[in-house]
Amino acid sequence: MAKIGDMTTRDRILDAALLGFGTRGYEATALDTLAAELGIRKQTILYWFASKEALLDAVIERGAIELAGVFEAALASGSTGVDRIEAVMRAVFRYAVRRPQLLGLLREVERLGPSTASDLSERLRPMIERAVRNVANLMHLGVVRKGDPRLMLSFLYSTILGVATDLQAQRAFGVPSSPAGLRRLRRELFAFVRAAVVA
Amino acid sequence: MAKIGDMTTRDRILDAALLGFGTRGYEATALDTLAAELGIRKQTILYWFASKEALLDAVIERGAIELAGVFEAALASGSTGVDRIEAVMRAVFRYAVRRPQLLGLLREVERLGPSTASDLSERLRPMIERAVRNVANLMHLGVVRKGDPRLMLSFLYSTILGVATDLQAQRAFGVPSSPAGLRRLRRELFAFVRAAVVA
DNA sequence: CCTATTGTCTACCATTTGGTAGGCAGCCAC
DNA sequence: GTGGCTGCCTACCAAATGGTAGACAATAGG
Repeated sequence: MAKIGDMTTRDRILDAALLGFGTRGYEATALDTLAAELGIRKQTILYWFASKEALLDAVIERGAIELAGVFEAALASGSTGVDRIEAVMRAVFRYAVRRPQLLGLLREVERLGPSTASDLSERLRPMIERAVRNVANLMHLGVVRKGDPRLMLSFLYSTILGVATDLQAQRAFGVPSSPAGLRRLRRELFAFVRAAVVA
Repeated sequence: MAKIGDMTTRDRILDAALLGFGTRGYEATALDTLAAELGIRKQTILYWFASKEALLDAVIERGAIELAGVFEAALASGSTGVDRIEAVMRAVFRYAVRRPQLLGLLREVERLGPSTASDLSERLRPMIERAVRNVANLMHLGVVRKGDPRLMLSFLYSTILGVATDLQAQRAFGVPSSPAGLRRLRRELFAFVRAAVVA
């Protein structure tokens, strides 16, 4: 596995594919374009990944692992109650700012639907189920507004993913995001979410 | 303008294009596929619309007008305060349930970016500015939680668009949405939003 | 009845795209 | 050094895609 600039060709392809699929979309990203961006030939991509769909699967695979890691780390911080929810969102937000592509890919995969071989939602199910139990418990304790925990999580997911996607879109189209603006966005987003969630 | 089954060919094309672009995506929807779905030839589409992009523009144009109408009608109902916000969301929700494709298109256009000739966000700007002034006023009156009205609207937009997209995706992939489930979804969504918004 | 217009179709075309076949340089084990 | 393996490349290809050119039937107007 040759290294170029201290990074595997395979990983460089995965990075470019993540960016391309996440921002331009799967169908709109040609293997030739990806290769050109990397300064290699398309056939090199097809050497590392059997097909375009296999490449997508690999990108999703790596993304899922990375995202799961972010979640785990946030949960390990040991906060409780609503702070626990916020800790997770804070982690996701920080991650979204640093690597907006993955959130874009999440949305893209959502659109492509379950036809994708490596079904992302299936891979994330354990995480989701855990979160549902967590939220249900918080509702029971009277810390979180009562309701269907699954729906509440879905709303939280939509909100934060929407914001992240917006961020990514603006960035992709050249609108700069100043640190101050970002801080403000984060502050208001968390206030919004907290108000929506607390009992 | 010939009519087939009491509907213009042009309008039938627009409908099919809306559905296709909104669910499968712009690039992933071939003119041939669209034509096949309509039982016509691709050239008939190109007779009514100069190019694929012109077709997209027309779909957006019609969608923007329709959406603006929904907003206007909701605002004309004459409610005030937070109820006014909820009235708009209720109207959008009802619309999203009846025609989920348009919301899907909204997201798709968002992804395609401002490169699209007929810039949707530009066409909706008056509506947005009006909403911003409205929310700012409600904040000033102490009815709505204080903050940046633009950001709050952006969060609301993300949440409801996310939910609508989810709905559309599930429907597109065959998951039925029972009336009871929909009512529950609506109830909880509005509770969520209301909690997030009220001061 | 003729002519012009309208709406749709058949016949092509150039380009793009994902993918196959196979060559070739470098490196490593022996 | 030589045989095989690894990583990347050149040369193609078949299918799909957006689009052009132009034929043809129906309809409407005078």
